[in-house]
Amino acid sequence: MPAVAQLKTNPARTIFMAQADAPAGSRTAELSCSSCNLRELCLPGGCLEDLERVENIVYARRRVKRGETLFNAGDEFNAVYAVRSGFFKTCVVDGEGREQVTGFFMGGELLGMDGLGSGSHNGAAVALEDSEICVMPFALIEKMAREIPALQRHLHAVLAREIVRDHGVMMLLGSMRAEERLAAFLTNLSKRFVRRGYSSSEFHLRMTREEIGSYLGLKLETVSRLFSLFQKEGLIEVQQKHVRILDAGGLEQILKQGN
Amino acid sequence: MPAVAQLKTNPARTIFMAQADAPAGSRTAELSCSSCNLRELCLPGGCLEDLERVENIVYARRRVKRGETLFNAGDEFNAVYAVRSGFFKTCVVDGEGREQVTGFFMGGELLGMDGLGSGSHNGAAVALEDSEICVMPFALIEKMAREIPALQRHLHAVLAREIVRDHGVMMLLGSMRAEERLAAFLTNLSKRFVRRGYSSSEFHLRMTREEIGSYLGLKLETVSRLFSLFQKEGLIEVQQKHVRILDAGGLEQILKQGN
DNA sequence: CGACCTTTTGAACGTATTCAACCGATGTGG
DNA sequence: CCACATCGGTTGAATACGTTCAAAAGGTCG
Repeated sequence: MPAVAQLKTNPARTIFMAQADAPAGSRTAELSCSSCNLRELCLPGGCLEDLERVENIVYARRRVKRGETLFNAGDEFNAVYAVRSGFFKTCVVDGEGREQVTGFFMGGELLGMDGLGSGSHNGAAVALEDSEICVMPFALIEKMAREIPALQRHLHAVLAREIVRDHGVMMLLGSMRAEERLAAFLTNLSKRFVRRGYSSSEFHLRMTREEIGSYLGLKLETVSRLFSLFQKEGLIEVQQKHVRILDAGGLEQILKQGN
Repeated sequence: MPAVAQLKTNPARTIFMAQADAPAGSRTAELSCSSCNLRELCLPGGCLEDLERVENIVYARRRVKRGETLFNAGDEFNAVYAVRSGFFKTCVVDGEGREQVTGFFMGGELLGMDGLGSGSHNGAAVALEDSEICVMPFALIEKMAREIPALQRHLHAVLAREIVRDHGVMMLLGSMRAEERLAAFLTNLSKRFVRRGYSSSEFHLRMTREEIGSYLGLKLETVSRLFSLFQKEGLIEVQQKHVRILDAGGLEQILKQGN
């Protein structure tokens, strides 16, 4: 399989390094996964010996400023990315220029797995705030997955989880009413924040109303109205991008109501 | 890795074989992928030597009658399935009992990749007509993927394609109008039929209006109305489940209109 | 043949969208 | 540092699209 051999002669490394801001002297320390508190979100929980090897998957760090793209639709696929800090959206654009936000990604989450089939990315990933990501060259992942079953298993699990997540979004878009969609969205965000040690009840939305709307299949005005409605009902407190959840149970109740 | 060793002592084989209707005497011939005309849809296009090994992935065949489930949400995950003949829908059900059809699968397509992350299936797969599927135990796939890079690559491609497909559905559900959704649906079906050697312009829908509606995020009455509308506009001819596409360009034009 | 399921079609309704105006926050250049 | 332009967000009123409810016809299968 030429993929790994390719890597050695691939200009990718220099490209990555040029974009990575890590001081050359402290590279290994900087790139260490074992010292990263997001470790258990990205990496398989295997034996320590394997972990040492797996750490080397992170090839480089890369900073992506707010508004910049990590990758664009059509870009050659050669790595998946773990969000180290910051916030991303992924979106697809169809032939007619319609844009659909397909997901939001925060620390410890992996993106870029599309394009693994075709060799080029199917969608784009855009930073919604200044972010830092870990670059994991896919050729290397594949090679190590062949040697370390725990990693292979983990890779498959990551891909499958993405599929399950997408099915959840299809459920949301296909059979929920507007209020239910926003309630599900807020509940989901809250749960993901709390897993990362942030408050479950108070957070800053990194995305605009329009981006939320695109993700939820609603217009930005509808999203705005729903925020106001939820506030009026005492479920949340909103001002601009700052959200405080006052009644998490109430939000989940909206979902339970069915239709 | 215990997964493969497990397989030998796993009662799965007998379970599979009990459900498979293949005559015992002709098993190897029956299970041969090289004689299957759907081969290039399921298997990697690699060298012949590897292909021989890969063929052994198909562990058994299994017939699933119309209305029966191939697997249910929550069922233990231990294999992925290739549709050999027939037609399936996959769907997820949320806590509130809402059902969402997440896809339709025809000959040569693979299903069951959800549940690979959690160990149990996230959704259910139901036969929409009497069908036959090839059972590919996942432990075996994982083992062989470690040894045959072409298969590994293929597996990843299959998973990634599923993700890309789901993103397409999210686009459809999130930013298309009802007419566009049905036009996209018919166009997609047509393209898949023609790849399998069937007519691109005339086919039988295996699913009900309600199932189409669930998949497209519409009510069954809306789907029915749209069929009638398309017929009135001379785009298609419908009677019940039989559809003939009269103006494929016109259907694609609906998509291009955007909104 | 009869029971049941699927599909079609109509009419009334409701939810989310569209169009529009306005407000507030943010950021840039004079 | 303020003025102004721009972008994001909120809110109202009218509209449109898809849904709901209902009835009836057409298929299918025991």
